[in-house]
Amino acid sequence: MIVAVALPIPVDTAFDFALADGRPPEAVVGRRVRVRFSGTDLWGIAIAARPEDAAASLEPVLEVAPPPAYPPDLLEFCAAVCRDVCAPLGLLLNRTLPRATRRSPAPRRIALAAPLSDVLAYAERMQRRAPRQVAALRSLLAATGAVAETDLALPRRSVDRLIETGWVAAADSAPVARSEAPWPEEWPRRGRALLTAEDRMAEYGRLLDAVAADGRQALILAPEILLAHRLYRRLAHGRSEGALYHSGLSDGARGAVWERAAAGSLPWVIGTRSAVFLPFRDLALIVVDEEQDSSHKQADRLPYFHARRAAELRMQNGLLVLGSAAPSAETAHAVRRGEVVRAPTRETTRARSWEFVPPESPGRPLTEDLVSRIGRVLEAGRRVVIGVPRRGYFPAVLCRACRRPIRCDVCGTNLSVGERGRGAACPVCGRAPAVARCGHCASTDVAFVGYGTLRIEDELRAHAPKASILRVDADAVETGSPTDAFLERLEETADIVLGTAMLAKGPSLARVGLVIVLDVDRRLAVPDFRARERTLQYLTSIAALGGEAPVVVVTQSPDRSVFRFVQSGDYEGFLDSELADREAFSYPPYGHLARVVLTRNDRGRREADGIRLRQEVAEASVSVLGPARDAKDARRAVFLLKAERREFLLAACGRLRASGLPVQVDVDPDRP
DNA sequence: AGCACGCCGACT
DNA sequence: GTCGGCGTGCTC
Repeated sequence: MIVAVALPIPVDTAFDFALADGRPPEAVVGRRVRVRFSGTDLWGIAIAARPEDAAASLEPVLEVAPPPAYPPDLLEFCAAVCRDVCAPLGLLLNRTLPRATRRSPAPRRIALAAPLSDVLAYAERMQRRAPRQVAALRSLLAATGAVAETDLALPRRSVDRLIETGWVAAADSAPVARSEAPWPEEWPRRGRALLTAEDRMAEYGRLLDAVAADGRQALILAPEILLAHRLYRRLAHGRSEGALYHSGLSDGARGAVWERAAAGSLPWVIGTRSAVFLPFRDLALIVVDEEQDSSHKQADRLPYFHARRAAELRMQNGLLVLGSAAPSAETAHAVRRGEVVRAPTRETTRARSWEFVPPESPGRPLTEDLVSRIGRVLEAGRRVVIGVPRRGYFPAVLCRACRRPIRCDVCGTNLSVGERGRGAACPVCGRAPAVARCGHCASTDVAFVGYGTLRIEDELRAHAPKASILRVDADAVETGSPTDAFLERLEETADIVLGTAMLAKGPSLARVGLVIVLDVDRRLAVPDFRARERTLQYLTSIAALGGEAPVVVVTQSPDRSVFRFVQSGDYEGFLDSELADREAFSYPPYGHLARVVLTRNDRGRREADGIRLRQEVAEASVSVLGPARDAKDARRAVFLLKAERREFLLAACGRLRASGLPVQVDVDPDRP
C-alpha cells in the first residue's frame, strides 16, 4: 500500500511512503504516521492510501499512531478550508489533531471497521500469532453491529491492538441523553441566521437543548479562550455531557473530547476556533458568538483561517447562528442580500444616553466636569467604567527641539514610559538609557507625552482617594489570559474599572453609573479600512458593560458621522454609509483581499522580487497595491492583493506560493 | 519547517 | 589557509 502523507511543512504536496503490514487502508488514512523525511524522523498525517504500484520503491511508514484520528469527511473539510485560504494542508492537519496519550480505561462499545472479506482474510492469517484478537473479530463477525467490550471477555490489550490497527473502532457509546425540548419554531433548522441581542445566552441554551432533543450535535465558537470559559460556565449549568475545547487544554483532554465527538456521544461543545475541526458525527448547529471579533481569525500562524468562514463551510446540514450586538459589515451585507436571515430578537437595544465631548487638552483627557461627575457617581454608590486606548504611563517620548520620537539605540523602537516614576525605556527590548538623547539632533531635552492606563489610574487616585480601582490591561493580567479569579474581582470589588480594549470583552458589570471612553480618535485614525466599524463595535461593547449607564466619549471631533449613528442607535444607517464606502473601494464584503508579505534581507533583491511578484500575479482582475513598509521589520515588503472575484484572487495567491518567492500569503487578512 | 549545500568576509 | 555567516533549494 502506498500512503500519501501530509507533513507539517509549508508545502502543498503530500509525500508518498510504503506500508506493508497488511492493515486495511481505513486503518491508516486519517492517522498520525511517523516517516523518515529529509534526514529526520517526522510525524505527519496519512491523507490517502492506494494499492502498491509495481515500480514504487519508497521509504517505509515507520509507525502508525493509535487514535485520535481524522474521519474521511473531516479530512475533506480540512482540505476545503485550506483551499479557501490558500494554505498548506499539512500544517493544519498536524497542528489540529491531538497527540495520542494513554487514556484512562472507559467502557467501550466496539464494532468492525473494515469490510467483512478483509476481516476474514486477516483472521485467517493471524489465527496463530494473535488468537485472542481473532477471537474478538469472530465475536464481532457473529454480532449484528456494535458489541460492549465487556461482553467479549477478552483482555483489553487485544481490543486496543485491534483498534490501533484499525480493524475495529469504538462505536457510539451510550446514546445521548435526550431532553424533551422542541425545536424553537422561530428558528429555522438550516441556513444562516444573525442574532443581535446583547444577551444571547438564553437563546443559545434553548438551541442546545433542542439539538440534544434531536440526538444531534452542537458547537459554539467563542473568539477567545476566556470567553469560551465564560460561555461554558453559564451554559453547562444544568446541562450534562457537553465539553469545553480549546488549544490551551492538554493533549489528553483534547484527545478525549475528540474521541467523544467522533463517537457521537457528545451533544455539545463550546470552544475557540480550533473546535471547528472536531470530528462531529451529525452537526445540527454551529454558533459563532461575537462573530465580528477579529480573534476568530487565526493571524499568528498558518493556516490563516477565519472561524466564521470555516463554520460556513462546515455547516452543510443544519443551522449556523452568527451572534453579535454590532455585526461585521460582511455579515450585515449577507443579511441585506438575503443569504442570512435575522433571528428573532427578544430584547430591544437598551436605552442609553451618549455624549461626545472634547478633552481638556490633547494630553489631559479628563475635564473638570468629568472629574466631578465621577465623584458624584461614586458617592451615589455606583461604579465607573473607563476605556483608555493605551497601557503604560507616557506612551511617547519626544525631542522638544525637533519633535521627533526618541528611539532605542539597540532596536530602533520608539521609547515610552511604561511605569510611574520611571524614565524612558524601550517597550520591545527593555533597554533603559541613562540619558534619553534624540537620535536626530542629539538634544537631551525630551518631553513625556500622552497617557496610558497607569497615568489615568494615578490621576483618578488623586481625585478619588477612597475609591478602589481595578486596572485591566496586558500588564495587569500578565499572560494575556485573565483567570476566573481576576474576573470575579472585576465583577465584585472595584469602584472604578479602567482598561484597554481587553476591558470591552469583560462580563457586564452591576451598579455602573457612568461609562467613559478616552481618546476614541486614536481608534478612528488607525490605517485600516475597518477602523470605523471597529470603533463602533468597541463603543457598543464597552457601553454594554455598564448596562443602561450613560456613556461619555472624549473626542476632538464630536461631529463625526459615526458618533451620530451611535447616538441615535441607528446601526442600519451606519451600515448604509459604511457599505457604500467599502463598495467604492472594492473592500470586503464587495471584494476579496490577500496580504502578501515578502521577506528579504537585501534591499536590491527585495525590490527585484517585488517586481517579479507583480509579474506573477499579472491578472487584470487582481490589483496589486504596495509594497508598503512593514513598521516593525524593514526586511519585509507588504503587498495587498484585491479582486472582486475570489477564485481569481486564490489563483494569483497559488501562483505566488508556487513561484518560489519568499512570500507569506494571508487571504482575508484582518488588517490591510 | 529543517537541513545541507555553496559562496563570500574575519580569524589562528 | 579555515570557520561561519546567510541565501537557496529540496525533501517521497
